[in-house]
Amino acid sequence: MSQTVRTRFAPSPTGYLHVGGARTALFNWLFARHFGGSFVLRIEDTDAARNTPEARAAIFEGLQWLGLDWEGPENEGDCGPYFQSERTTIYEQWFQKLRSAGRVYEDEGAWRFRFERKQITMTDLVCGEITIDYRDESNTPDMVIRRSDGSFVFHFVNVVDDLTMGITHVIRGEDHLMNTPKHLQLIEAFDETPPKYAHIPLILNGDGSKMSKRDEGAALGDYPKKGFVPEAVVNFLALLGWSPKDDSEIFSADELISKFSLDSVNRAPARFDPNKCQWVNQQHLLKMSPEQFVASCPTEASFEMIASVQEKVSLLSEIPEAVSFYLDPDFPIDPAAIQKVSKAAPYLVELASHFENLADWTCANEAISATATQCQIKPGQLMFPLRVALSGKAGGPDLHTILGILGQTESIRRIRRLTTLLPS
RNA sequence: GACCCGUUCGUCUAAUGGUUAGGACUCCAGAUUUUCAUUCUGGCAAUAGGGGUUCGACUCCCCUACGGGUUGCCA
Repeated sequence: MSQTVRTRFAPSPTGYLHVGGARTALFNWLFARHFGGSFVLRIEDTDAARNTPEARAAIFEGLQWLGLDWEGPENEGDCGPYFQSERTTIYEQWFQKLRSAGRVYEDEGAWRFRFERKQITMTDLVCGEITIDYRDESNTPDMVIRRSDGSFVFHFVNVVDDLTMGITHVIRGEDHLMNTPKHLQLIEAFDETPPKYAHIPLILNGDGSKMSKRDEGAALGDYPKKGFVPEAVVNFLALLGWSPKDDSEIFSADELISKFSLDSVNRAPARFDPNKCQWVNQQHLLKMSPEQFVASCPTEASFEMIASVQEKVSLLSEIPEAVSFYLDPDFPIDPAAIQKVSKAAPYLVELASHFENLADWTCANEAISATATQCQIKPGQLMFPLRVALSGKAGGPDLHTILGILGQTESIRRIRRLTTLLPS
């Protein structure tokens, strides 16, 4: 691409960042980065009622969390202001262009843009060639671009901004597909060159319905709360409507940047699958170094404790529960687990005394083997009751890791504690 | 209603006219791991329906059905 690529994400502040919007931002970002271009963030805050600091913050925080760096608010480039509310003099100038060209007329105090009555053919980078008929005025009435209160409507400001900000590629949701001929007409009236357009499919709920604010997975701000890591969400979102065309599925952001292409974006809407999103998150947790993993989850537990559950959780939010048995001397013991080890009391008693006589705690392994031999059972039959004694659960971290973290005295205490709960 | 886009396992998707229609998530069954998890192997499961074109169609064309979008002095 000879021209420097400039993409943009142009959300309006609504109080939260929708995953669909987040994915639109991601595709724009990936595309720009792929070609070494810029990704512009423009805030469409013409609706004063919803334009609160909190609403704007939701957008910034969401994109920051995902790691999508932008040119725009808080990171100014040469094409500001990046808030539409601060660009009215620009709109005024561009409105005059249409006025002197005779393309607008007044209608009950508002100004309408006069469409050319012809067929409009556009070439969409995702959808291909599409022709819309503007010859019939009753189907496509001239659109209002300036309200009777003097403010400008979306279609007008959106186009003027894209033009004045030097946007080369407009990647947006498919809900804008039918707006594009309107925008093309405007650009033609300005005698400007249009950007390239790419309309990406929408994200739907699991049942195929439209995703609204309260639906599961809809608000990006919920993802960190639920224990997702940003690189996993980026990965999962990229897979919704785009495919690398091979069997790979887990990527870093850098890998996505190098693989991403609009050619391989789908046309059909994608449904949100919480299961797979969580699996992708687990894969990313597994890929982290123990240091990264521990750092991403602030809890009171020690490094060893947290690191020991890295392979056991698929969400960061599961960690506190997963390590709780280490910290609570009177941790609850799962009744179902007790049931399964109800006959193990004699073995545990034997194991406790072996442990007690152990001079070197790092040799706990041998003590387990020795006890098993003495009791004429397989080591595996001893491991499970020991696990229940130490953690109160049927599953959990590696047994030897647990023994090491708890230490000799506490391990023995916990074994004795369980035996008192079992029939002897 | 009109116009536009779409439709491959339940879900995300691969297969640019020739494959036993592949992979992944979920679920189930095994294996490995002295325990747990990871991992591995296997299984269930799809071209919306009907017409064409073609030696041959998931792929191209038409019709129907279904889904989504647009049709604002919202963005």
